[in-house]
Amino acid sequence: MPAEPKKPVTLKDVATATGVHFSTVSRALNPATRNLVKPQIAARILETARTLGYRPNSLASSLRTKRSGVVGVVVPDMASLLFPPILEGIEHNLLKEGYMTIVANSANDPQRHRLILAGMMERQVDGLIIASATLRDPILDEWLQGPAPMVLMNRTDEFGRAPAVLSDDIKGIGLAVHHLAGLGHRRIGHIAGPASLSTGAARLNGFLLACAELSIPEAQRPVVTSAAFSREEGRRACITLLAQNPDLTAIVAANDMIALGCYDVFAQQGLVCPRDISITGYNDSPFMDVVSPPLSTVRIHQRDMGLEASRLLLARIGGQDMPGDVLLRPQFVARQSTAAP
Amino acid sequence: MPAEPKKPVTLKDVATATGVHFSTVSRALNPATRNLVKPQIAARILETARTLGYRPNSLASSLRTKRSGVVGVVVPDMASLLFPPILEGIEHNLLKEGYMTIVANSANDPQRHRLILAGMMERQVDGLIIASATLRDPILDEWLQGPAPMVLMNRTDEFGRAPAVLSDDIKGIGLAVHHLAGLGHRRIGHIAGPASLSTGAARLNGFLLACAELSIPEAQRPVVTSAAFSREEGRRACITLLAQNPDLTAIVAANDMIALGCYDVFAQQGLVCPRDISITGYNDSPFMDVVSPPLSTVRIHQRDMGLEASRLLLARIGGQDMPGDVLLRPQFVARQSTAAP
DNA sequence: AAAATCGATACAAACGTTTGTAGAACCTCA
DNA sequence: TGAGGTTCTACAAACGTTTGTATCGATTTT
Repeated sequence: MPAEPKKPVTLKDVATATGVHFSTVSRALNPATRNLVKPQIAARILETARTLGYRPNSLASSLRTKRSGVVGVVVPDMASLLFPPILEGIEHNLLKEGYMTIVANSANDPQRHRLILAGMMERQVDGLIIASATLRDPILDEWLQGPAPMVLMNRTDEFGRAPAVLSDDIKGIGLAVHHLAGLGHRRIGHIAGPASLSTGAARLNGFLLACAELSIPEAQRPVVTSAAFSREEGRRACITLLAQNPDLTAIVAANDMIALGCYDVFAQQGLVCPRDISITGYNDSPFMDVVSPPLSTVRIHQRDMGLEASRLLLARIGGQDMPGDVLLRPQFVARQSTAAP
Repeated sequence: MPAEPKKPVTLKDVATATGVHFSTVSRALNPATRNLVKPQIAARILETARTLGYRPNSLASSLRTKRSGVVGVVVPDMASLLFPPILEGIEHNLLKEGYMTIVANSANDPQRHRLILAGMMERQVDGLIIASATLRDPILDEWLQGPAPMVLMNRTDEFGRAPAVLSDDIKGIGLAVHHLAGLGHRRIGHIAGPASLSTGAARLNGFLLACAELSIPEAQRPVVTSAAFSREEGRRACITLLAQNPDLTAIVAANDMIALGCYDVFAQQGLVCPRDISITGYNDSPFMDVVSPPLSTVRIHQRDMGLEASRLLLARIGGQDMPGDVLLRPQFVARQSTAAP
């Protein structure tokens, strides 16, 4: 019966209990150095360590080895539908390799962002995954030269100063626009995300590009920018867009939340989707298949994004410097929010 | 221009740069001990620390002080709709107090759960919030006597061995049953969650209790147990329930995911909700107002649960031992998935 | 038989802090 | 002037590891 003692058991405790020096215990307990100690003794050490309930103290070992076995992940909004599957993927990959994950929520607040990064660096994280970058992010500068490798996720910065794992937003929005055009739409509005975020900017570019390809005249592809990737701001932007362009037959929203905001406006203005107006989202967030009407959207494999980001980070921690970014292929999912005009 | 040096700056570095002993630097940098050093010198120290870009090493300080400033949070499913807002609340409260949060996903896998707890304890977390407890959880035993205070969240264990923050499930399900009864339903089925989880068990009890209060005969309140709180398992359970009780007019699902699984079955069997059958969920997960039909459900304030759990934990870390659990008051939200039979 | 080699273990330093204590300088006051 | 205080700073130990080096038998080599 291993009654847990008040004072934690240390290497020295199991050393004296076994009658050897504690450095020997250290080697015996570490599989990589176990061969340096006589098998007989090693066995005795393992045994007493077990009965004493020895637990290594990572702080001490990290202090010595300079590797904490912890990585930091910063997301802009932990409670959004987008990030949980991503986080799950990250945590899955990292735990497998023996790392644990500190998660923090920047809430798009620069001061908080700073605080978080400082806290993570003080805690000597071995690496960072940042999903909260803005296009021109002064906060990144402060740590790019730091000892912890960094990878960006979902959003990148203007100069690609760190490797990033991204959805191919330009292509993705293109899929949506072409889908709508294929249904016969020629008056398509875009509700863009904030221009300060790479996702907002890239999707806007993708929209304009696709419209150009399809020779949709400028007057028939109005754009309104939403102040945030949120349902509320999507609502506001949609009201503006519809007021200025009553003849629109379709809307390409920069993400699913904005699309849901549009749903609210449709309901309020008595517009039936897709009969009166079509709309597409972006991300294929969980449960977009069960909203009413089920949302046609651009799927990005969120868990894969997390897996990929953590894989990239682990590689960088291991010293392999990956050049360039990872672009995840998006995929259009047609549901019932789009129909012929 | 604070060019980041290759070797991190330590107390000693700023000490020699200022011409004082490094212990003096330590005191000067710590607001609590700054009064021990002459203001003039303290100012000089702060200044050189700033220009050198000094960053404290938490590992070293934690090793000495035995407080890591990190707490661990274990959830059963990070990607579910339920936990992200809870996590956000926890992280919010903890960061405010200077703690950072290690999050891990047990995926309901005992072995993984063990690994996670061991990893967190090795990293000397100051406390633990466990949302992944089962009713009889041997894993908890291993750490209950440990140095890190623990609070349970969402689920509790059979004996209440640690303080818990819970939704009042019995009352909550009661609200749903009474709502349905008020609409005239007298044949109400329950799809229960796993009996090994306190949420599954408590909600089943609440259901039976409420039916007893309303004198609904046993034959008219059938129960089927879902193997998990998931849409897929909810689907399976619903098929069974409907097959065995074709005359049911309402279903009380143990949570929203199970209810969504029922939606799938309804669609498949041509049942129109709420015309042919009513259904209630539990949790009021995000976006349950936008599914079709909008789901009537029992709301629990998820962020509050996180806030409360972290508050409780901080109190315990601070040495105040809270007796008893926190029961959050649930609230019924009537939407369009329920109507008179 | 002395020297060289080797395997196993003990010793000690280091990682970067915090904090108790010793000591030095200065002041106060009789 | 010198005893007794105050302030401030330096010294040193400790936290629990990892890891380079020294030591010490035992074995092998010449």
